[in-house]
Amino acid sequence: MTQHLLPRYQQIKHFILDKIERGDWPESCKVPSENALCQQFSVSRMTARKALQELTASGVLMRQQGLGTFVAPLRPQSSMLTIRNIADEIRERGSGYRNRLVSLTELPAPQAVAISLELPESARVFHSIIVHYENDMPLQWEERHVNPRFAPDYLQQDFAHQPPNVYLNQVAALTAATHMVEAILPSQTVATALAMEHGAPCLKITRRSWCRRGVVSLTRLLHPGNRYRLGDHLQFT
Amino acid sequence: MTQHLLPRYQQIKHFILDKIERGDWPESCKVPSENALCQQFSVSRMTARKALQELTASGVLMRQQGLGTFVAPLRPQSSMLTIRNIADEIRERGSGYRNRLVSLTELPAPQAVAISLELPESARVFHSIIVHYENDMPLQWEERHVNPRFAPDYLQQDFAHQPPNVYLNQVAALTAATHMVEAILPSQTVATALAMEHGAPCLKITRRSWCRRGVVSLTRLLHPGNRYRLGDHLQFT
DNA sequence: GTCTTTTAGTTGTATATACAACTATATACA
DNA sequence: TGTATATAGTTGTATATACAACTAAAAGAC
Repeated sequence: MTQHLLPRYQQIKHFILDKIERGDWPESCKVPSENALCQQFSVSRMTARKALQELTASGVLMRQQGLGTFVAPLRPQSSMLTIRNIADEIRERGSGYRNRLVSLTELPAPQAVAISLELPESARVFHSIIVHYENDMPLQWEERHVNPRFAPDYLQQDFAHQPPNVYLNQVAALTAATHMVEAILPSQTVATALAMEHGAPCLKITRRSWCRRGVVSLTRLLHPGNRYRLGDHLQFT
Repeated sequence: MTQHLLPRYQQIKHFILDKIERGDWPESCKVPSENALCQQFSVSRMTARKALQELTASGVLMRQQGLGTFVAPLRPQSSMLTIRNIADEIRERGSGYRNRLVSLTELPAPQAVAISLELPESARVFHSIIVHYENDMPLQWEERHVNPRFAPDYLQQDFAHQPPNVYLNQVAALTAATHMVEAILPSQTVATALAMEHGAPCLKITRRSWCRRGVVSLTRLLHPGNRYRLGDHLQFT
């Protein structure tokens, strides 16, 4: 009996996605040309081309005429809440950026954190608190719990010039994230650190970020309500 | 001299998009088959097919083998801040929904509103304020300025069972929207209407929504910070 | 050595063809 | 009438071919 087979262009797509998934073909890596895939898979050029085109349309690959096909950088599909480097964001506005490391330790995970990071209760996790400044005005309180499995050298990093998310993205490429946005009143500690007036509200973003093998970190971002807004653009088809 | 022409498959794409844009081919409308397009544009089937496939990949069309190609329903490309009907959202949670119409009038647009709606200053606009309840607990203060050009019968609507955005989407299909999220302290009026404790913060969403011909409405949504959160899921490719 | 031209390799566009897979309808048969 | 079958129309997959457009590097001219 003849077994059910995937179309050949689908097989080629899976072959390429598998290479990228395993890390064999990192970002910007050159992908075999149409003709190379023809020979390797014994298909016509149009079939190999279809695989490359569909992966390009879905944003996995990039192509340039005359040059070749390359692995595209990972990028969010949503326009909202892009995982951005706040240092870049501030510098793009032409403002000066600096940060202050408030705390960098290892501690047993509180119950809620352990659940979110999918770790056993009171497993040891890394914990950091950093305050980010725009022109000496505090703009963000970043409190982060990190799964040591994916970032074992977290405590040895220097976060003065490179915020944690840049480092984390290097050691464990982000594949997904969930966000929750709330309006809260800050604790006295946070209010002082962010130089907020008494009774002023905070915009709180809770982010849970994933790499392919699991939950990397749980982050709480607190911003002064009168100095920070979250923007978005929705495009309908 | 030979002028620069678009590729033929691009011309076919534009032809189809134009038909949809003008409303000639509404949602679920059948699109000419590959063979029909071949004859109409004097191209090979593969060329007509490429146009249909790209529009399918981008979500404009739907195809079913053996049946045909159809205009896909409009849908947001982003997973965040989907333009949802708050009535449905509340009912989906199994809670009871009702609303209270606070105000429904016509007034000269304040400067900021006129700019956002792209109208001359102090042009007359429609204005509504509605409070939405979940199980008799106020959850959202909706204040809306509407461009009369796109919704001339706005003042005659009954919003008791059908929130404004449903009506607006009927008379002027949404094509895009921008959002801004902030944390603020509510005015006394809003605080009372939302049954909030003194000094409690609000999550504020400002939405500017567009149809094809221009800006339809400007909306301010205020939620009690302790009873409302905004969720999102980001998927990377 | 420097500039220009050629060339090989790559992707982009387009045609022609063939058959497979699926859907709905029309037809033939019991 | 009801059921099975055939048929026309549609999209899906795949091949073979040709030429255009573009890139980078090699070859040639000065």
